[in-house]
Amino acid sequence: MSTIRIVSKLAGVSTATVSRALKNPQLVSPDTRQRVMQAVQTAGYRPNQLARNFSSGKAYAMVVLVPNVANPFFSRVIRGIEQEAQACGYAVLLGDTQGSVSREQEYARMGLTSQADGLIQLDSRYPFSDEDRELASTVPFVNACERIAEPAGYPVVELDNRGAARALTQHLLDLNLTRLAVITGPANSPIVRARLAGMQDALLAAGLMLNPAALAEGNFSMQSGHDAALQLLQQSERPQAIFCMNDEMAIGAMRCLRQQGLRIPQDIAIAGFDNIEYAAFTEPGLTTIDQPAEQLGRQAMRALYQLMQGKPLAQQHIVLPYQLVVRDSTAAITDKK
Amino acid sequence: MSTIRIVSKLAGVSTATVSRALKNPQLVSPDTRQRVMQAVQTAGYRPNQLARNFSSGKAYAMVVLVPNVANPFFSRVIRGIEQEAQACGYAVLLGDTQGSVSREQEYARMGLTSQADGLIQLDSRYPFSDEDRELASTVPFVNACERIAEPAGYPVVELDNRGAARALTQHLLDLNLTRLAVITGPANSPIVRARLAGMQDALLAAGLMLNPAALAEGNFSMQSGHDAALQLLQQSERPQAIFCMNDEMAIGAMRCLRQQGLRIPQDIAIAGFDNIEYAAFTEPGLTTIDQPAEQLGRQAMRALYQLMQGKPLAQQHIVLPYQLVVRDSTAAITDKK
DNA sequence: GCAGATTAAGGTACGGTTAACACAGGATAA
DNA sequence: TTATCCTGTGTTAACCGTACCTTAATCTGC
Repeated sequence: MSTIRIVSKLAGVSTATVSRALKNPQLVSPDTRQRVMQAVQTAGYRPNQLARNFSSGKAYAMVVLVPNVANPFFSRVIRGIEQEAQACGYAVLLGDTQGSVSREQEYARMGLTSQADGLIQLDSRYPFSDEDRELASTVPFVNACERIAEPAGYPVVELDNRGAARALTQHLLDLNLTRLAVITGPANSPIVRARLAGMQDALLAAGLMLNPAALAEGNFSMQSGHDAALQLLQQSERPQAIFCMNDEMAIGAMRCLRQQGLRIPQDIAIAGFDNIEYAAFTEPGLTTIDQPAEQLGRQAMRALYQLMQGKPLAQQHIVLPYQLVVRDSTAAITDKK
Repeated sequence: MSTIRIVSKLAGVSTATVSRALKNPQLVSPDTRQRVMQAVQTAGYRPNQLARNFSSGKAYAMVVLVPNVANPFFSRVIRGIEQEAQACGYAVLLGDTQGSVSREQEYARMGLTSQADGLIQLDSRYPFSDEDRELASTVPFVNACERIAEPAGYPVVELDNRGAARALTQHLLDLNLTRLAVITGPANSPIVRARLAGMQDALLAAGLMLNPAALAEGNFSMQSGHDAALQLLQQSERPQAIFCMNDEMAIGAMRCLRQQGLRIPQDIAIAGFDNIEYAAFTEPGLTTIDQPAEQLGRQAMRALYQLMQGKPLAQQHIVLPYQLVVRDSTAAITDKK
């Protein structure tokens, strides 16, 4: 590996001049620049990024903490982060926590050891450990998708979860579906609470209440959606529609309903949340809330970039708009049972 | 940020002793160790990883080149890589190339600038540029899932694609489905060629030939599967079964068939490849080839680790076993049209 | 009691790049 | 002519941890 010294010898200049010729060409004379470039060519020189990082004290890398890369929603967010990061000259260190606190801490530590300049968290862990607090006060940090608590106290980029759930619920009510059930994610998750609140908003406005028995808890996996649907069907009165808090649980629920011989949407309507790619390819197509996943990622990265530059954020809380996507899985129920 | 020097002052020892106390505790006396640890505590000292990396000339990071993180198969492979990497003490730099050569090169360059110690490539690009050649000869490199050419000339971890396609085709033939169609990926992809060869193996053994008109090219996306299926249905004789070279195209094809009023598998059978999570939740469940995606990732990372340690590889070509997963999307056709 | 071995700890060069500072020589203005 | 400024380039220190080389002290065995 050739170094800047070798190049400087070759070009008959000092190392500083080589450095300048490469990073601030306007500072050296055209003649010297030419010679340096020539020497760089001959030596096959590439500045050692490790040395640059060390010298500047920056890693030009940031960590993305995600519970599961294989989750199609998260992986889209990551794509957005990655694109923006590349544009900012930052590398993305993947931190798949697999829901484990110790793994999460191991990755978070990268922020404290200068291995990463910042951190985007996609899942929400609660409460903070002492080390987390140290981290949060030292290392630029942005939460995307899942605000951890309210008020957050740190930058958050998220969807208007409450509004989205309200709109989706309203859509169901507009179809005259009033006996609603819901498959939630983990009860302690803030987005679950926000979406539940949105749902209540719409129900209350219509003079309705959510039957506590019509609430089943899942964990955002397809299997859990399947199981939760089964549980809901055991109610004395079958719900007219099930609102699932993500598309995967909706897909699981659809599978369950089919296996029970129920037609969608004639017997029971289904709605999801996220608008993952598959939602357009289920049979019938899945009504859902479109989350601009890539956008979420981009915005989070842009905010983090600001912080890493030492600049203050214009707004601590960025809320992105949702969009209701109506497909065939929701419609007024045709034959009353 | 406190440094090793600050700690050494605090403990009244030299920096070397602090370093030893932390990395080789058995080399310092219990007494000194105690004092050093105390000082580390008080100072809140953490060794600067950037300095370590620089000093050792290693980044303790590797790049994963992937055409699209949001692809559920790749993201599972990445999960496997990530797990193994963490176990090896390596960080994973995400390189989503989005199919762009320039992005791929930008990430590959990380290997040449010591920002990464190695590289795993999940997609297959061809041919190599000069820079790639320099890279390949300098930076440890493993290809996973998609061998680029035959013989490879570099380490490859992959599934027995040919055998898997043969087994899946045999399964269809065993169901008395002889009029087969296939939806492939891009024709120049080596895995597509391998799978096609496996299909031919089974057909030839049964004294059959693949009708060239029964071959449609997709790009591994659901939409392309949908479109390809439409194209295949326009043949004079409707195929009895469609073998799709990944599950997503199969899902797209299923959607298409449904929209055409065809029943699966009664009118037409469908098979996929990969066994992504969704394959178990389609209606009907999708018959497919299970690729041990996480395993692929782990093995690739393990091989790369060997290379990064400067050790030779026991085998250049690691072939993982497939498994045929039969679900309801394939069955003997009941009513002949 | 002494040579030689062992253990504990200190001192410091090294790695590659760049920022800060220094300096020389030429141009400009008074 | 001289003071001032500018341009282009060189010199050097700093970034931080580690590994190597010493040194000092203690121990072992004869």
